[in-house]
Amino acid sequence: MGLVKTEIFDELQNEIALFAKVFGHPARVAILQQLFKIDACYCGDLVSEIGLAQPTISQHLKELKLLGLIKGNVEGTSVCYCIDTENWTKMKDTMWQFLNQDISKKEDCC
Amino acid sequence: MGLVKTEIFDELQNEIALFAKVFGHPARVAILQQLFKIDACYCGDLVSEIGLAQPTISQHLKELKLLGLIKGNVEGTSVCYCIDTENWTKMKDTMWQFLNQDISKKEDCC
DNA sequence: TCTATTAATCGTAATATTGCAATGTATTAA
DNA sequence: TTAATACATTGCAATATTACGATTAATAGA
Repeated sequence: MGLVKTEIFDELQNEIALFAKVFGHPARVAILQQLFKIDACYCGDLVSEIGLAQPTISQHLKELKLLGLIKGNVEGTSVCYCIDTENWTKMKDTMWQFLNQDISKKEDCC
Repeated sequence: MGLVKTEIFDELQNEIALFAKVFGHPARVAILQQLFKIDACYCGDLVSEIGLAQPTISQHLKELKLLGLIKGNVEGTSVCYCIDTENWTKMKDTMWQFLNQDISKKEDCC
């Protein structure tokens, strides 16, 4: 095993889990915070800002890019990364619907 | 390796990652949705609702409980689970601050 | 062209996660 | 007391993730 049974869950459940999983590592959280803080960010800046090796950062960037949350643009020998605002907003809506399920009518029943 | 370097990140980054990680599996998403949908939920109901074995569901419930997001109460031979509304609200605030970082002033720079 | 710079990719070791059969534990009912 | 029920725990196999050294690829400048 060690293999998620994706097929028994619906699309939304899998989508939420995929987004959440990418936020489930502090390095990726840190990368995203940095991309929000400064407008454009070079891969090398992230390597020195966060204390992980370059291949490791590169790998985390790849996962964020795969989900469409960031974009990368080659500028000479560097690569400039930034938030993909459109996709970020879509993701935010999905996650918010999950996080903000109506809690008001609930008592702590147990 | 295979070991997250927690110590190089700050408390907030690690906290966000921990919450996100628990949402990073569709079974846990499904469990939480179910707990929101019906007010009280017995472990056995979750096992039949979601299609995973009882020990597997039990394990996922344990992780949610460890983070304080759900509570479990023994009732006879059953255990009734529900959302811990207070902790859920706190978690929601933390995650929202991360998801809702100001995007308005950003152009897609790259 | 040659060299330096930057970042992606490959390969791999260490560790974590997922899922479940088997078993243990606690409670209820007979 | 015994049997049944509902869950938790244990142990383990399969797979995934994390991290990084070594290498490769692409571009810029001399």
